[in-house]
Amino acid sequence: MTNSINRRAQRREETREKILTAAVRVFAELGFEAASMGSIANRAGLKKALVQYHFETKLNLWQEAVNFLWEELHSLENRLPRLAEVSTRDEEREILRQVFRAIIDFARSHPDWVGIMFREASTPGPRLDWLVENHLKKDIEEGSAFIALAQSHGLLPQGSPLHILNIISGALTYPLLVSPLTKRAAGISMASEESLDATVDILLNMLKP
Amino acid sequence: MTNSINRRAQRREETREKILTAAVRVFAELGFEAASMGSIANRAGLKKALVQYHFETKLNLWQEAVNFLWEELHSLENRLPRLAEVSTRDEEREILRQVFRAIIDFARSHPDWVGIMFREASTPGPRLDWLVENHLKKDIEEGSAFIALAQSHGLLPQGSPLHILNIISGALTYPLLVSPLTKRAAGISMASEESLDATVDILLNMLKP
DNA sequence: CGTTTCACTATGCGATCGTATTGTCAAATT
DNA sequence: AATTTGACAATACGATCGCATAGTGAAACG
Repeated sequence: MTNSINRRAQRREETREKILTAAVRVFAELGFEAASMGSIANRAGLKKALVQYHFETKLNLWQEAVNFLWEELHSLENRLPRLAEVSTRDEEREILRQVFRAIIDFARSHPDWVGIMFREASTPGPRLDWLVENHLKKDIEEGSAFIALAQSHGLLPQGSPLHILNIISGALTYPLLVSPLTKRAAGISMASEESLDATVDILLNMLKP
Repeated sequence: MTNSINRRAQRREETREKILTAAVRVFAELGFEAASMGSIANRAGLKKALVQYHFETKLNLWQEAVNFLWEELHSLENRLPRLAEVSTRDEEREILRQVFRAIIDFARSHPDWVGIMFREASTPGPRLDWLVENHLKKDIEEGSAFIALAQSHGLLPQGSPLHILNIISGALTYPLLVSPLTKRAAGISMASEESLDATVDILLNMLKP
C-alpha cells in the first residue's frame, strides 16, 4: 500500500461506473434476457471482454447494476418521510398532494428504476427473489408504514395498507409507464408537467370529492 | 375444391392454433426479443422449422399471435358497454363496482394480454406503432368514451377522460401485474378473490368516501 | 391410379449469445 | 532498476438465435 493517488484504482472505478450506468439503462429498456453483454459494452463505449472482466457473469452484472441504481436513489428518497413528520398540521390535503407529486416525480426522473421494477416484479424467479430480499422487502415495508401513518391522520381511507400502496402506485406509475402508447395513440405526452399535475389533481379529487 | 372434410386444412388450422397459443404465452412472459422461435415451438410440442413454415418471420408470428389474442378477447369484452346502457338507473355505485370488477376480472383471467400490453406499451418502436394502429387506438377510444359517459352520469370526477382511464387502469391492473412481487415480499396473493374484492372496495371508497 | 399439392422435417447458414483463455503493456511494488 | 501486478484486448469456444433450402411422405386431385 503505497500512498495517495492510486491511478489504477481510480481508473478502475471510473470504468466500473461507466459500465454500471450503461447496464442499468439497457437492463431497464430490454429486460434481463434481451439485454446482452455486448450491447451494454457498446453503450458504455467499451469492449465486451472488459465488462466480463469487471463483472464475471451476466447475473452478477445485473445484481451490481441494481445495487448501483438503488444507491443512486436512496440519497434522493428522503422526501417522503419528512412529509410524514409534518403531517400533524392542518392542510393535510396539500401534504397528500406533495406526496403524490413526490412519487410521480420520482417515477418520471428515474425511468430506469420503473423499467426494472415492472419487468422483474411481474415474473417469478431467482432474480425477483434476490430483488425482494435485498431491496424491495424493505421498500415495501416502509411504503406500507407510510400508508398506515397517512391513514391514522385521516388522509387515506381504511383498508390494507399494502393494497392501498399498490393502488396508489399503480394509479401514479401506470400513466408514465404507458406514456409511449398514449403519445402514439392520442398524441398526448403523459410525462409533461401539465399531465402530471392533471393526474395528481384527478387522483386527489377521487380521494375527497 | 373437392368436398367436405378437408383433413389437410383441418390439421393445418389445428397446428396453427397450437403455435399461436404457445406464442402468445411466451411473448407475454418473455417479451419479443427474449422470446425465441425455438422456445415457442417447444412450448407447442412442435419443431422449430414448422413454426417458421406457418409464420415466415418472427415479427409476423408476433403480429398473428396478437391478432389471435385480441380475437379471443373481443368475444368476452361485451360486458362493459352493456353496463353503460343501464347506467341511467339509480344505484350508480353498484354499477361502478361491477365495471371495476369486470376490468379486474378481465386482467386476471387474461395475464397474456396484460403481459403483452405492459411490455409493448412502455417501449416506443415499430411494434407499438403496429399495435396502436391495429388494436389499441380503437380500444383507447372506446375506453375514453366510456369514461366520458360515466362522467356525464356523475359516476366519475371531471377531468380528461384519457387521464382518468389511465389512472383507473393503473390502479386496477398494477396490483395484478406485480402480484409475484407482493406474494414474495409479503406472502399475500393479490390475484385471490378476497384481494380483488378488497382492491375494488378501496378504490370505490376512494371515489366516494 | 398416376400426379400434384402441401404439411412437415432435416440440415445448415451466418450472426450473436455468454463465457473462458491468453496475451499485452503501463502502473505499482520491492 | 528489476519485477510483479492488474486493467484491458484479442480471440475462440459451444450454444442458440432467426432464417433459408432441400427433401419426404401422405392427402387431395384429375
